[in-house]
Formats: sequence, C-alpha cells, structure tokens
Amino acid sequence: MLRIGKLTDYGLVVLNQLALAGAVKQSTDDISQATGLTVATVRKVMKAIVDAGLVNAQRGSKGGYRIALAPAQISVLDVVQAFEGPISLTECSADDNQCEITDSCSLSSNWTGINDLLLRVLGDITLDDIRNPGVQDTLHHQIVDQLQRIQLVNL
Amino acid sequence: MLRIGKLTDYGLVVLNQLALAGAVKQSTDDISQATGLTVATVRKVMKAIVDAGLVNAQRGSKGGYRIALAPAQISVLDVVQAFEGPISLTECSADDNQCEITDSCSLSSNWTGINDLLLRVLGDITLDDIRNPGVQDTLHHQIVDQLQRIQLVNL
DNA sequence: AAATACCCTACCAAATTAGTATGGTATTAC
DNA sequence: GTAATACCATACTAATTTGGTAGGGTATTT
Repeated sequence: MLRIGKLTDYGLVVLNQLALAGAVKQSTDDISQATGLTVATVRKVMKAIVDAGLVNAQRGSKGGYRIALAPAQISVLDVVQAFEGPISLTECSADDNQCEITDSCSLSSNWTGINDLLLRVLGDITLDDIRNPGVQDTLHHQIVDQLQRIQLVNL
Repeated sequence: MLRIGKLTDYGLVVLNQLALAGAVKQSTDDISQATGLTVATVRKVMKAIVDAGLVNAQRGSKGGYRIALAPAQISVLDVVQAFEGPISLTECSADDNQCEITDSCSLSSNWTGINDLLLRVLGDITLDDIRNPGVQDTLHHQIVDQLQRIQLVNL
C-alpha cells in the first residue's frame, strides 16, 4: 500500500487548523472540535509536532497551542519525519542497515538514490502548498528547478 | 517509517536475478540458492510477480521462471504495485476513499496530487536503472524531462 | 506412470499502529 | 495561595498488517 500513518495524516490536518487560527491559541478541546478527532488522539498528535518544533505549546489557564513557523516553512517531509522518524524505503537505505545480503546485493546503492529523491520531493512540498490550491502550479516548477539544481549526487 | 514491504524488496532482488539469467529458466530452488531466500518465501514472491505479468512461469519437469519483459520495461512502480496494490499515501487518495472528514478537509485534493507525483517518480525508475550503476546519471534527467513534459495536472 | 516443479489456500507468529486511560505538572486568575 | 485550566508523560490494550511457513493439488515432460 505504501501509505503514511494515520497519525501523520492527522498531523497535517491539525497543522492546517493551527495555520488557520494563526496567532490565536488553540486548546486541545478546540482542536478536537475543529477536526473531529478525539481529545486523546489530539494529545498524541500534539506531542509529536511539539517535539519536532513545528508547534509551540503553552501550559496553564489561557494556555494552548500555536503554530511555530510559517506554513511555507513547514514541509510535508518535516511532518512525516515528526511522526515516523527518518524515511528509508528499504532496509539497506536506513542508517542502521541490518540487511544481511547488502554486500552481494547490487541494488543497495541505487535504493539509496531513490530514497534521496523521495526525500527531496517531500521536502519541497510545504504546508502552504497543500493548503492553498492556487500555489499548485508553481509547486511543480519548484520541484523541477530543485531537481535540476541539485543534480542528485547518487542518482 | 514510510518503508516498502520486505516482499516488495525481495521481488526486486528476484527480478534482478531473473534478468541476470536471461532466457535460462530458473526453478524455485535455483532462485532460492541465488538469492539466499527460503524456498517458501520465494514461492510467495513468485506468485505476485507472475500474477502481475512481470514473469512467465512454466510448470512440469523442465519448467521454471523466466522474466517476461526487458528490464528497461519494468518500473519500480510495477513491482511495488504487484506486491502492495495501488499506492495511496492517504486514505483520501485511495480509490475507495473512506475518510469521513473528506468533505470538510481541504487537504484532500492536494494529497491526490502528491500521490500522483510519487507514482510518476517511481514509474520512471526501471529495473534496468537500479541494476546498472552507469545509467544513474541519465535517470535523473529522464525524471526531470518527464516532469516538465507532463506538467502534472493536479499538482 | 512417475518425476519434476509450479499453484493455491490457509495458518501462525511477529511487529507495527491506532486508540485509550491515568496520574502528574505548569500557569493563570481570583 | 488555592483552585481551575490545560498541557505532559507514560503505559497499556486492541486491531491491523506483515512476514514467514506448511501442505495438499495440478500441470508438463520423460
């Protein structure tokens, strides 16, 4: 299926809501109501995106959450990594490669390249892009430009 | 983690082996020995790639498997789909979208676009590309060209 | 007819993910 | 300074998915 986790998905939805609220602090309850997620689930989501530094939290009465960066500064990659850790399509493209046949497997180095490519694509898509339908055209160009500029080392 | 399944990975390894063997038919045992995978696992792998039409099987004595297409005709996407079905990063980008908040969620249409982009990237990388280190430079250009040509409708 | 080798289905175990509950801590307001 | 508010940390359970295995069935060749 190659699907991202539901929590990651929720994370984007919550971030979208926080972007909407702007400077107005949102409590767990507020977010729960606005998104339809249960309070318990929201809490779990918040932990991940607070830890990742994407959202600021303030405790106590009058506390709540506020988005920490501009939507254009938050990439889909940031969110995915906040919930699922580093992306590695295969065992051999992980940092702690534990694949036993890496030596004899000629595909290994190439997976790394594909993995990098995916990273860059997801890194180029920002929260702003997926919120605002108008920006989509430019998004495509950005990706192409980026790809041309970096000349993917391993790919 | 956003990782492809091990079986998918095995599939690529097996296809690599079959590409190596060329016209020479390989039995389940042959493949098992060449790849280090157990016979039972190889059987499971074979079913998927035979069903997908990537490999031809012949039964009976003197039977075995043979790759059905040229390595340049088999994309990583083909293999991923053979094992994991259609790619849909999120619930809402699946064919049978069951997400309950799709209507109220403004992100839905954009996920579809990201999903498409990933499809195209994986569809452009062929078995030949990941087998042959020399082709990697041209691969990058192919992807860029492709992206520019198609002008991603939804993205 | 016997040997070879693929085919199909079902089952079990392990790992991951989703969802929930509970008690703790910081901050504000009165 | 105490009570109310609201975030924090951890742990646990259940559901789902994935990986691995087994066993009996069918087609083809010699």
